[in-house]
Amino acid sequence: MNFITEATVKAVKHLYNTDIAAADINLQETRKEFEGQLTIITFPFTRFSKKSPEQTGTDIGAFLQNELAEVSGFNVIKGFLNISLADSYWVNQLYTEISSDKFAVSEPNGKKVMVEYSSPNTNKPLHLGHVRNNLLGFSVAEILGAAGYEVIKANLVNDRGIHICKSMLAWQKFGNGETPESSGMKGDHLVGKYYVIFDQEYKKQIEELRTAGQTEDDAKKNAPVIKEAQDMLLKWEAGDEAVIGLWKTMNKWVYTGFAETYRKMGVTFDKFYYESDTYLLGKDIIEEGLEKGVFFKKDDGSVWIDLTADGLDEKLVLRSDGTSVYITQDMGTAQLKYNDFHMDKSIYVVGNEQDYHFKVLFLILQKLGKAGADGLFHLSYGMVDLPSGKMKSREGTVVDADDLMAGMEDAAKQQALDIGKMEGFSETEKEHLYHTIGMGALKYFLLKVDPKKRILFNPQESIELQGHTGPFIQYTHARIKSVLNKAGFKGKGAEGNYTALEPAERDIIVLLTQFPEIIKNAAESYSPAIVANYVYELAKAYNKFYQDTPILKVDDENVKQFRLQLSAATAKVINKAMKLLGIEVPERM
RNA sequence: GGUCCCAUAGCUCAGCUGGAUAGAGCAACAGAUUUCUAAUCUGUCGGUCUCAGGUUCGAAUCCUGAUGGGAUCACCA
Repeated sequence: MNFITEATVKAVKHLYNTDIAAADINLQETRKEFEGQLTIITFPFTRFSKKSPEQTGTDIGAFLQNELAEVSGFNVIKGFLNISLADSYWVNQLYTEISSDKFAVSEPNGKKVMVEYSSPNTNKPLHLGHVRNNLLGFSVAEILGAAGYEVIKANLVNDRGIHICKSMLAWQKFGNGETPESSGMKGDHLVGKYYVIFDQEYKKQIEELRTAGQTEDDAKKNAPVIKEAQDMLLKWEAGDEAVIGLWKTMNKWVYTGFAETYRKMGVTFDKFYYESDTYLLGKDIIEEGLEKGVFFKKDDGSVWIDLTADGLDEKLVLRSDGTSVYITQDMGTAQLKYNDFHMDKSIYVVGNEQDYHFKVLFLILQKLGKAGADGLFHLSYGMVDLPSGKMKSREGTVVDADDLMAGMEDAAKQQALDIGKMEGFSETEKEHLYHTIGMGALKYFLLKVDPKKRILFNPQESIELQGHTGPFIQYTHARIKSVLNKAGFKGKGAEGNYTALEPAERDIIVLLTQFPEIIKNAAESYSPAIVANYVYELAKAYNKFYQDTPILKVDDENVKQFRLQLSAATAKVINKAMKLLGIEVPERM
């Protein structure tokens, strides 16, 4: 809508002899209850027009109508100048801009961005919280790609540490050689089972020690199983063959399980990092920081950074025994990633309980003057909680990712069978459709909400399939496809002479023209929710149009062709927008 | 205690860098199918935008403070 703002600048210059910047013009969509599609707010102009807002609007409106062929009319209400653009303009937009192959396709901007997400621990299966993380990360990566970035999707796997030793130890003690094959369990679930068993055993031993008179803290330290697990970790670090062998075996089980979950979820990665490779990194950066005076050493040999001037605390970056802490490792990994890809931006998709950690990490890297430090961003999202409280893997109070996805498919199946429109589908088509709809519902449910907000998930009230949901949008797409197929509509139709648009038609075109801007906004704010809410508006507008406007049943061939073109363009944008959310749209449902 | 995030209809959420009478979905109620897919559409009901100040022509939006909820402040990861 540049030409409107440009002409308005001209109008202000001509009428009031004042220079204003295009950015000073407040141009917005006209509210539905008024006539017009674009609105300019005239209050700010009254300062130099020295006239009432109404008169100012009228003056500018008249100028614009006179100046621009596209402007077919205007009205002024209070200080709002509502501009109507000619139907011919909107029809032309549909046939040229929107129907072009280049529509909403950004030129590569020459910039690289890494999106790190998922980042699972290999001691337990993925749960609902991970699902939000994965869907967010994948979608943000898609959106950045659509906005012109070269995107690297990275997964930093936390494959070592005390938590993995716990699973390993419990398996050794109580597993009796159980394997995914022998038990028929998915590998990650099998390993997760032993993580829970460890915790039960641990708790039992703590209880025993306490009844024997120890304090809770002592009991926690002295329980035999925790000592054994710590022992195992030391052996792992020393490269003990038996421990490493078990570790590799059990991790492999987990990876096979994860691969299956990722496939179902529809997320992918370009690059895997493993903490077993990176956990020793970062010590050279400690040296560097000491030399630069960013860090300081205390008498006991521990290394710190003082962030009190930045409103934070003093933070330990290296233990007195010279070993790394979490943040040391993360500094090293950041360096490693940058060396690998030299990306301009690096997005960490991690829950908001680590807000403080990333604030500190980024600040340190900036103070060290690290390349790429300015492009770091923590995409922080709220936890997914259950009505019963926080999810805890150890206690088994989690909504398992695999169970959840299977449950969604079941719900989709049940719904489809209730409606009873599955005839003409083969068995494999049916299965695929249930999966598409179930996942569509789940993904949309988690992505339509602003990432910052925490989600309260109630398993009893299953995720909706009607209303503001993924399936609603999928259904709209299927509907359009059905019409297009019946008409034998292929690609771009001949441009008709249709110039008397129905309001519903105009609304759709206006929405379609906004798509490129939506992608841009979503990319800048790393928010799939913007895309999700947009595509819902579009689907709603189309359904309204569909309900009371005949497409195939009109006699006038020009009108029919136009409506088919409009439908095809809508289907395309729905498809594309849903793809940015990682959601498939079916041809029929 | 310090810091950060959140608070909008009974429930789940939109509301972009301040703009018109604060919008959707669900739930409840009433309607629409001889018509291209009714997983749809239309209507009714539902609000002191947590509270109190401030900024200004104008505040759900920006600022300050309070209240409520969550997170975090380990020589854990």
